[in-house]
Amino acid sequence: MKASTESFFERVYEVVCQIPYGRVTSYGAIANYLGAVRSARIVGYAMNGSHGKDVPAHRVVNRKGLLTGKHHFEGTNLMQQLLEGEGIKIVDNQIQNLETVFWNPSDELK
DNA sequence: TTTCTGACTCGAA
DNA sequence: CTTCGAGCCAGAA
Repeated sequence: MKASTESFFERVYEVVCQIPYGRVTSYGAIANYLGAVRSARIVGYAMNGSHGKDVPAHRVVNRKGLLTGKHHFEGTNLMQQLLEGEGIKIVDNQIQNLETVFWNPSDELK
């Protein structure tokens, strides 16, 4: 396993791929897990390159549970439908019961 | 090479 | 209460 050899993106992809079904996480949570709480933007930017990969970017939202990146998905509510398909309630592009479906990598993966 | 932007977050006024 | 600014890293022009 290469660690420092891989880019910041690869680490983000791994964490996102480890998100369990019916759960979501935030960019900051991933960044925090990677040790860069201030690099939350990079996580979001990394998702921009997640297209064509097995990275469930639809499970990643901002810390408010708002689907900020839904505009990057096909259609206008694809991201919402994907999350709803996992049992996650979304209203006005915002995840409901965020505390319930929130998945913290730093707490689960450690 | 430099400069800018970005699917973010936090702190301060 | 709301609004604004700064910081982080990486890729593209």
